[in-house]
Amino acid sequence: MSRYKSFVTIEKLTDHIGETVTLNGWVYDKTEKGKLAFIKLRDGSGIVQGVVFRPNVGDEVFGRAQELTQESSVSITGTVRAEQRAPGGVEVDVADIVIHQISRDYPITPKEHGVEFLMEHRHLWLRSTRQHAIMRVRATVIKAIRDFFDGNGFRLMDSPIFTPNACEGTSTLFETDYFDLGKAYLTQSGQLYAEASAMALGRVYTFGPTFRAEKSKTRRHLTEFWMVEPEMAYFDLNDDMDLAEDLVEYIVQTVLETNERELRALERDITKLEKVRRPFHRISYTEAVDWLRANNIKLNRKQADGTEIQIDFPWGEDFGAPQEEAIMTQFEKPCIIHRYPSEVKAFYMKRDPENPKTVLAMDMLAPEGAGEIIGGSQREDNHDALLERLRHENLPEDAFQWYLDLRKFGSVPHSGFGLGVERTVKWITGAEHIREVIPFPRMIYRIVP
RNA sequence: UCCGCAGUAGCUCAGCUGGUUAGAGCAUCUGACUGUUAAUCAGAGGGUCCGGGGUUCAAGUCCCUGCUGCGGAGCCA
Repeated sequence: MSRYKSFVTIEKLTDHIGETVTLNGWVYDKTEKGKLAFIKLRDGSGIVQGVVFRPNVGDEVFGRAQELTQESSVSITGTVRAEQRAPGGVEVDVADIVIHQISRDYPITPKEHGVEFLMEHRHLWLRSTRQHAIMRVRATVIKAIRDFFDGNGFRLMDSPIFTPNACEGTSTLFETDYFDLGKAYLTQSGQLYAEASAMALGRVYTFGPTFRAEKSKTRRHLTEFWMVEPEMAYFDLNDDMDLAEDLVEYIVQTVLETNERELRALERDITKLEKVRRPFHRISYTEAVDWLRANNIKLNRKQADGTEIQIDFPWGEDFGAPQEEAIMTQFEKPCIIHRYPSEVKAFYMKRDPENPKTVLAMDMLAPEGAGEIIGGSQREDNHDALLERLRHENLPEDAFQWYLDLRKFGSVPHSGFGLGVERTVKWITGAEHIREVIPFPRMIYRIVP
């Protein structure tokens, strides 16, 4: 028995059939039928129906049941009974009711609402069954990630959130004043620091929030999201891809084991998740381009006069969402696309010795239209090659001195990747929009609540 | 930043070619009911038609403009 407060939760009610318990929670819904009142109570762990029968409890307790409104806080004492008709298999025959607070005019009714309205009430929306289920899956995903790395010889090495410069040089970052040192930026990736950490501890991962100031208005983007980034000394691209597959398989299978009830509440097609077993698909960028051309998937290209034309997909162009979606229609499992053209990828990625026009990069795309969940690469470990790439991208050499140092003092082949937590949870839960899978989403036009 | 869509009751929406006092379902409140699961039945209350300007005898409806939100592109996890 723990020293801190503990009481019976709805989640565990099947262990208490026949016993009298007190449940502490909130009224999810109530309906009355003459001398009968049905109170659906939620307590954060689940929902159970309490049955109040006037002749059994007397007028006073029944009057309290009648007084209850949606989301009123209440403690209910009663006997747990197995009940076939109940969704969770049990019901509570109520003997006593203690009202803590009566809620008035709760805005979210058990009816349809638009997304805009629900987002305005995100602080309350989290109480609804669907959001509750998503948040529990999210918690599992995060725990699975940490268990996976902690159990495989990795050490957690947090990266700073304030950074002096853009990590990849290209993205738009959030800017802030930093005392007398000028501007600081909110990190878009902990990777460069993870590389330094990997040279110190071998296998590391960073796990934290990440910020992008791009004005992305899609259901795949947030301005603030969580990313886990493993970085491994002495790993090449193939090792990197093997690790990424193992991680994703572990996450999905752990959710299947842990959150069956939640996935059912979300009406997720579990058979699709059961298929997420190694090996995943792997194709090179060049093979993917060949496939696009063979299947006549065109690229919309804007011309100087503003009109759009459709052209055959040119080798060297980066894939957009339409191309990625088309490629994934052939697969039921995630697919890794590797060896992209160097021009479309970040400066720190290592050139493919077998084809210097490409880099040893890889992206993992999830099926069912979920899109990119992982981006990674083998890193450039040669000092001069990295310096040349820095200069080519016009990045400030001074700011990257410490990063270049890693190639001067015991440089080794190393690799890593970043996995987007929200993208992964969106895929696993089948959520329509990424804003549903983080408790308080930050998007370009929303910072409240 | 670009392209498209939307804003009418607490919520989700309808409102045709501009024409009487702006409608429905749900929610709320009152009453009935011992098995409800989005209960049902009877009744009641509830409106700055996003803001501003214009056209017209007449504007929720047409025009201009602003605001807010949504989706997509680009960028990426």
